[in-house]
Amino acid sequence: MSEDLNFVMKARREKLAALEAAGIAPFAYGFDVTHDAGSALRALAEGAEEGPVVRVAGRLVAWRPHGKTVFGHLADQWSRIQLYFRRDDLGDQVFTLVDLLDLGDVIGVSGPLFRTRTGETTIRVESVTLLAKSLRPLPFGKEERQDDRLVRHSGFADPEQRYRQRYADLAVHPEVRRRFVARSRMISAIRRQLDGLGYLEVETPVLQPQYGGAAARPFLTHHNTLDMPLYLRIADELYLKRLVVGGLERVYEVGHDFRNEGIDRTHNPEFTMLEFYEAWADYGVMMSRVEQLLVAASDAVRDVLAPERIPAAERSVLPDESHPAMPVLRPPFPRVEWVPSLHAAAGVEVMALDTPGLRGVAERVGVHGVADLSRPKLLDEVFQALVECRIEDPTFVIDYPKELSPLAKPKRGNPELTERFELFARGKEVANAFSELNDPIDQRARLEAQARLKAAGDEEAVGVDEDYLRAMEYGMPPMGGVGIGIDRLFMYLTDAANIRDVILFPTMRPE
RNA sequence: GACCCGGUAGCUCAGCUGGUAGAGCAACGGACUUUUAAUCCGUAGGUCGCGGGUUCGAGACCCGCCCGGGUCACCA
Repeated sequence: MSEDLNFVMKARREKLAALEAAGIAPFAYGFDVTHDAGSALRALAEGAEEGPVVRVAGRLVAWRPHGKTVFGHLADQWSRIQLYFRRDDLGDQVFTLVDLLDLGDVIGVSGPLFRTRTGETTIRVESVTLLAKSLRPLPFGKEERQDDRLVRHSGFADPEQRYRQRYADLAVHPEVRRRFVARSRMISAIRRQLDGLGYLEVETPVLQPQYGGAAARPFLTHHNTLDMPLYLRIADELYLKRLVVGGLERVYEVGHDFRNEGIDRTHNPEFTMLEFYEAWADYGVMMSRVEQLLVAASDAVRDVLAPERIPAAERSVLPDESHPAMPVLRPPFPRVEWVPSLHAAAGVEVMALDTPGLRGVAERVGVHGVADLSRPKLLDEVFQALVECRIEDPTFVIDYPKELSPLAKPKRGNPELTERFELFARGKEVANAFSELNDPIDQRARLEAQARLKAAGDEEAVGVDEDYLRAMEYGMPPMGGVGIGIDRLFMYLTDAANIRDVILFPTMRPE
């Protein structure tokens, strides 16, 4: 073991041994705190030179010994405060502990606040408790303050290591901690919003004997005792709708879906999906639900990340470049109809074209491999190329062609279309919703068509879920349903470029 | 899956047309009782992603592989 340790780690092991020899426990059970770093900073009154005694715990993130004194900085979740250790105040015995401290150690301190010559609020440490010895050096960079701006030098920059060792990324980067707090607050706000509308949060199976509700390749696993295959869900949809059949009229679920497909900057094999279903509502009602929800989500994110809302003590530890550009949402969002917007963008009646003509249009707008694509797929690709990817501000695209939307009810007054909308922003899909199909005869026909595709080798097609059809045959209330990809929504609200930046532990190959 | 870029000390990086591996920070020893990228003196620290090949000699050149980042494709 010890030959695996580099020299830095060896030095820390030696300090650990020295601490134990001195009777100092290197790993504590707890510490009574009176303040966090931010409230301690505020406890020294403006202009005052001396303040109350505070007890603060955190991690040593800076360490500047000067002979018989040491200056350091102690960081907690939100902020940091300077520590001043003075041999004459602490005594030789306590100072031996101070001499054995390292960058990264978790400690608790107690002492009065004072203001240094340069004006920085500081704890004059009177007692130190080691809470956890850091035996492995954290990749701290150095920080410099330039005209009130925080500039990092030689920081922890390798994206691979930051994703693999998120704990280290979080430990040395307060702005990363803050980003994930914002994500959590966003999800809480969404729950509050739905709870306030009388929705019930439910949990449906992740392990499913039959997957459905979307088109994707699933993960397959096996249950030993039942000796049967089980799939990780690709969507929550079919179970949530069963609950509406059962009389739970407003239900939602926030959870992980799993899709066995590629990994790139907008795809992770497991991702967080919100789905909610509301009996008696159609897609028009669901549009206003989505607007309300997005405003609540955006406000929650802004509360954590908008620089003007961050207390000064917390803002001072964030590099300027870590403040994301956040969109301002102003509902009602514009609505554009699928067919007219496509025709306007294409300058031709695309829907009237035969399939070869459609291929020509698709080729012209840069769609690849048009020869292999079905008509619905071609339509979708052309729409994506001409309309979707140009939508900047949140916009509902409504009334999709029937051939594109096998799960949506036909549009009242125009059976060629469906009552479906998708919300787009920055060229990306944020929400997808329907007036849900509740006709079991129609549903069976569509599922059987899917099953034929699956039998023909389409790995994304789903089979006939007889249990789901049985539920629908009992009578399924009309309902609106919405799916929102939480990771993508948070990416949009925080201007993130890579889904890995919004997932704490993204899927990686093993080291 | 295709293409481009990258992998060198704990961290951030340099290393020229091939000639025995470098810096800053971190670490260790010393000086320093209000510093803040502390400063000053000294020391130590490396399987140059892995495996082959070319060569008198490879971190560098060639082939294969692994890992990551980016772009594109796929993901109705």
